[in-house]
Amino acid sequence: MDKIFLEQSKCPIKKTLDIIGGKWKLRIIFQIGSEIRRYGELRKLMPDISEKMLIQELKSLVEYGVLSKKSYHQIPPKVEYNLTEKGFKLIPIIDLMKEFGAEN
Amino acid sequence: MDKIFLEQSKCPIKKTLDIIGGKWKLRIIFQIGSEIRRYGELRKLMPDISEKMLIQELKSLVEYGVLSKKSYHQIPPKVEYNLTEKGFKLIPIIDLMKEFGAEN
DNA sequence: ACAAGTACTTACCTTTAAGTAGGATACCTA
DNA sequence: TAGGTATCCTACTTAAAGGTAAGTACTTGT
Repeated sequence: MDKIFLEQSKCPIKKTLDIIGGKWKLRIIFQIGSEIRRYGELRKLMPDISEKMLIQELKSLVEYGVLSKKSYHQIPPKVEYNLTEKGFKLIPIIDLMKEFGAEN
Repeated sequence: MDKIFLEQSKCPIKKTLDIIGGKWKLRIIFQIGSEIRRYGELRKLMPDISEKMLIQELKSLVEYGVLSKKSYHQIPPKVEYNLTEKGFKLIPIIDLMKEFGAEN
């Protein structure tokens, strides 16, 4: 982003915030990390998030290509989530934010 | 943050988001960068932000110790903002986000 | 009088994000 | 029947964030 009159529609920071903004997304990404996680696992790791929000945010992250979702055709349902290559690019951001939050 | 049952009140990512979350803060920090900026300067650099939001977010960032505000006792009013040492620690985060947004 | 400069405040409204509660699917077991 | 498994949806409500418009202060110039 050039600091001179760049329209907000072209701002890469805005673009990133569109993808990962909000209360829960970065924490979801962090909890998945390099693992393959199931829905119920995430629920246990993040007891404070509502079902509705977890599902909503997982879905959004899948749509943005940050997460990959693998569904198994079975009952009870089985779904697995993992970071895509694109998702992994967010890890350094998360690490820096974790560090900043721990120190400040 | 340990990935096991850490209360959200202790989550460093949450703590960082408390400080810099929202639509405008990171972009304000970016526009100030290593400079000393006046209110009116920021308005020109960020024509899309409302006066109310700019002032509100500047104030918040000052309260969180990310920005330093210097007021001159004069008319017309003159106020300058610059990043604190703490604020500078956010620059690598912003850079990474800029990069991510530009590529994705 | 009005306009310009600079930086802010306030009341109210609109939009967005998050939360609550109830419900759904299909199969199995007691 | 009830309860369990696992994942998800929907309607509605609440909370939070962002926006709009009008106003403030003081000085100087037209």
